[in-house]
Amino acid sequence: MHLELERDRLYVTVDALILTVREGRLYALLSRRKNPPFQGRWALPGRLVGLDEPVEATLDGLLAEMMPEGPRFYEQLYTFSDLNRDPRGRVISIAHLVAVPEAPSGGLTSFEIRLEGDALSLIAPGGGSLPGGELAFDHGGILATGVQRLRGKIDYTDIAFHFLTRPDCFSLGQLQSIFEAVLSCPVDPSNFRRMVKSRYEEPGFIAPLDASTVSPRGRGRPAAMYRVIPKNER
Amino acid sequence: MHLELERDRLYVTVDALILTVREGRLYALLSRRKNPPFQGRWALPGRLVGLDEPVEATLDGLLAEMMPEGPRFYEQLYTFSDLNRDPRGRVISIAHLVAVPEAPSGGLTSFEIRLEGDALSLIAPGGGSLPGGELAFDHGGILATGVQRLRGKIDYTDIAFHFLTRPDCFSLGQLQSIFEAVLSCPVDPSNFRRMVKSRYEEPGFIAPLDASTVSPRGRGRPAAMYRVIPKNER
DNA sequence: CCAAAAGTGTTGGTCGTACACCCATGC
DNA sequence: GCATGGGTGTACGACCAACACTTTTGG
Repeated sequence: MHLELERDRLYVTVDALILTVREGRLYALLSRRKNPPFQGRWALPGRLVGLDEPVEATLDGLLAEMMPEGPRFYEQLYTFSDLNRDPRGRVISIAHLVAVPEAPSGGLTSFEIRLEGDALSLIAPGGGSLPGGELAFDHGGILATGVQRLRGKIDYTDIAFHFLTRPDCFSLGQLQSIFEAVLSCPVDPSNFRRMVKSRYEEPGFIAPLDASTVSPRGRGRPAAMYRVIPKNER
Repeated sequence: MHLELERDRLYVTVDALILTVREGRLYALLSRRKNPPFQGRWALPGRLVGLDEPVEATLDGLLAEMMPEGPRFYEQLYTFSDLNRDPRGRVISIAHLVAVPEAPSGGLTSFEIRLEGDALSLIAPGGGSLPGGELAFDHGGILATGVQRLRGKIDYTDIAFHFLTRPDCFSLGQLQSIFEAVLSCPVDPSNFRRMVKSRYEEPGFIAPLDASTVSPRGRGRPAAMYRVIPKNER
C-alpha cells in the first residue's frame, strides 16, 4: 500500500477486520501505518486487489502474511466507497470480518474493544484509550460496522465457534465467555446451556466428549468438554 | 454498459435488484440486454461507477432513469467479484437491494418471484417460467442473495413499509400481504396485529388515522387506516 | 325491497416454546 | 469456586374461535 496510485484509475482493496476473543474480552488486530497517508496511525490490515486476482485470494494472502497459519473464518462485511476515504485517489474497499481463535501472531497489535455507551473505544495493550475515530482512513467506521454485525449474528449463526482455540475440545464455559465478550454483557449460564443444547447439540453441530478424556485443571468442578463435529461427518 | 472495456483495468459497477410487491406477490424488475455480452438475456439494471462519482450517485442516476421519480429505499446488498463474472474484463459489482412501492415505470419488466422448494424461479408477465440461472452475468446469484436478505430482515427492520404505495394511508391487511409476499407463506392475522402494535405502533413509528377520514371501498368490513410517522415528527 | 350469505377486518383466547431471573446441588 | 441442573414467571408465536361491518346474492 505504499505504492503510488494513479489519479485517473479506480482501485479496489480488501481490508480485514480481524477479531479475536481472549479471557472474556473482544480484541481487534491492528497495524501501525509506516507510510503516508495516515503515517503512524493505527489501521486495519489491507491490500490492493490485483487485476487477475480473486478477492478471496487477496484476503488469503493478506491473512497468511499476518497470521502464521491456522484456522480462520471470514465473511464479507461491507464495501466502503466514499470519494475521499483515501487521499491518494479513488480506492474502494471491500471490508471483511475475520474471526480467529487467538492473536499470538504477526506484526499486529491487539486492542481491546470496549463499548462506552453506544460508541466504542479501543484499549491499547499498554492501557491507553484510543477513540475509534483516531484510526486511519474510515477504519473506525469499518470497526463499528463489523462489531455491530458480529453482535447481531452471533446467536443465529455459528460464528462464535470460530473464536475457539480448540474446536475439538472446549467447555461450555469457554463458549459462554465468547458470547459474553462479543455481547459485552453477562449471560445466564442456565439459559446458555439450554440454548446450546437445542441449537447446536441436538442438530448435531457439536457433541459431548467422552467424560474420561477430559482434565481441565482449575478451581471448581471440572467441566464437560465438547467438540465441533467436522463438516464431513455431519 | 455497451462501452468497450480496457483489459488492463478494473471496473466497478452498481447493480440494482429492484423488488416490489403487488397483490400479495413479490416481483423483481429486470431489463432485457440489448448488447453483448448476454445479448437478449434478462438482467438487473446496472451502471458503471464513475471515477469521481459516489456509488450512491451512480445508483441514484440509474434509478432515476428507470423509475419516473418517487419514494424508493435501498441498501447495499453484497459485492460480487468473481473473476469471470463479466466476459469483457474485471468488473466488480456492488449489488444493492431496492424496495419500491409499485412498478408502473421505465423500460423494466416485472417478474414474479416464486420459491420452488429452496430454489427460486421467475414468472414472466406472459406466464412463462424462467429459472434463476438464465439471467445474465451472475445476476441469478444476486437475486437469490437479495431475496434471502429481504426475508431475513423483514421482521426486525422497517423495510416492509417501503413497499407501501401510500405510507400515509394504509391498512394492516395491506401491510400483512406485503409480509406474506416476502415470506411467501400465510401470516396469522391475530399475531400480525399484535406484532405491529408492539413493534411499530407503540414505539411511535406508525399511528392510526382518524376513523372518519377513511373510505376503503371494497367487500367486507372497512379497515382502520394507519400512517407512517415521518422521520422529522418522531 | 328485504333478508340471508359471503367476504374481510378485528378481537379474544389457549397452548407450547424460549428466555430472564433465581436457587440448589455436584465436584 | 465453578459447573450443572431445576423451577417459576413472562413474552411471543402457532393455532383456533368468535364477532363486526360491509357488499353481494336471492327471493
